[in-house]
Amino acid sequence: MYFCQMKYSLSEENYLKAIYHLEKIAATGVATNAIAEQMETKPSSVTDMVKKLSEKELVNYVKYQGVTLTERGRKTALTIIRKHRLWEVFLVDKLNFHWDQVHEIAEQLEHIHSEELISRLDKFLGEPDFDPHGDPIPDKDGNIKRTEKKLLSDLKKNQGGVCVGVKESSPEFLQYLDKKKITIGTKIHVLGKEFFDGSMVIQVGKDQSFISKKTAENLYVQTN
Amino acid sequence: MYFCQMKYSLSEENYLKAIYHLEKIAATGVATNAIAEQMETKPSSVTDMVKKLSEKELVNYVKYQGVTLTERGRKTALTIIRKHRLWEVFLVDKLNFHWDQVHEIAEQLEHIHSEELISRLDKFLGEPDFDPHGDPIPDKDGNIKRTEKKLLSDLKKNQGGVCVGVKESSPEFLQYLDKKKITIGTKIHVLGKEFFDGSMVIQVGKDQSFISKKTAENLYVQTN
DNA sequence: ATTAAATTTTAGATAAGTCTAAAATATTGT
DNA sequence: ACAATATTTTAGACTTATCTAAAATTTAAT
Repeated sequence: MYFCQMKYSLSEENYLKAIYHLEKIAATGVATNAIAEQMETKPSSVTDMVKKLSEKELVNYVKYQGVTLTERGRKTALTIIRKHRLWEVFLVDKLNFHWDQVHEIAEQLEHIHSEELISRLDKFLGEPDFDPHGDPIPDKDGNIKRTEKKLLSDLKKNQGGVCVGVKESSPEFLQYLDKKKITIGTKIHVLGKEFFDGSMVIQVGKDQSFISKKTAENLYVQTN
Repeated sequence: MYFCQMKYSLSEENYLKAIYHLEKIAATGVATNAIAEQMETKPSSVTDMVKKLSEKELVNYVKYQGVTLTERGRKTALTIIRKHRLWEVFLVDKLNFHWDQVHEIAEQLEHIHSEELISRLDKFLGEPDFDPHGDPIPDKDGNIKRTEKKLLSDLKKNQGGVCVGVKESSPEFLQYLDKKKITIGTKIHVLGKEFFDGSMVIQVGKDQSFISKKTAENLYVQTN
């Protein structure tokens, strides 16, 4: 059986990506409204597109019961995510963009159709395993290198680890982390944790820093 | 007056590019049919689009009299061509693509919208003046570095020059040139020129080579 | 100069993707 | 259980870009 190297439309690709991300959160099938919110579109548009994706066997869809990706849909979503993250590495490592500037451009670049291009880009970048935000880059078959990582908010006093990623990656949050001198690879040690609001005092390099619960809940660390 | 950093659709950009290239050939306004052929579409579609471009003041259009680019249309076309050619340099210089493989991918990449991206890419590539086919890369203001170049077919016996570009850049032609060991920068000397069919015997490095009139008419050389 | 041929435009249709408003179904609260 | 609410789907309209077929205009030929 040939590997169907079908090309999908911009819109179809964006839906697949959105459904992929939502599926990781939702226990059950992904809700129409959830997709609509993620895609900044209307539920009725989602229903239409979901039907189309269903006909192409990219999603399983039963009326009123949300959608899940088929194996093919998941593979397709992963190749798009792979492209997105590889381009982000390119933008940061080669063009010296800052990690808070690359998302929008990568959103465009991820839709360039050429397997050869991505294969060569991957080699050019040194076959990286993670993007600039610490998110894993799937290999060409869609396999993701899983790492043991936890949220900084789950660490207890006196535990420490290395920052390996961010859960939220909005420019605002990333710029805030810059001010706090935190980036991927930064060593963090929990000096104190406040019970009533979950805020923390942490050691970052030689400096101490105060961070809120919200911040700690959006930072991934790998414990030693 | 602000420089209107308007974004145009994929289709609009492709039409502008096509019209730009046709305008260089056509003495008068570019014909609807000519655009249709270039774009592999129907004349009626061209009329529709041309009206739209005219409303956006990107082309001058008078019914039945063809189109010309406005200053704004020309500038826009040149930024797209700039992007196309810079990406071609990237593909060849950095990703080691061959010069006959890059056109199709660059056709996609040229539509990525980000001034910052192109500015950084330009720097990353060393601000090249020519793409892998020897075509000049416009600067960010649309200025093209013009070089004195002529067609190889215009050289006389015993004249020589350096190959600086190709007029046609189809994969077939480029692969043929590879077989003949001709690429950008290759020194060529005309050893003989046949009167009745325009064919030539040329010196390429240490070897002699026979080339047809058609080939000679698609190779640009810079004479010393 | 007038007819024939080629080119160009118009009119109406189609497809993809979106929207609004209304109908259908599911979920929740009491 | 069943009414109230929330979610989802349908139906029909709109936009962009395309097409076919027919009408209008220009160009070429005798």
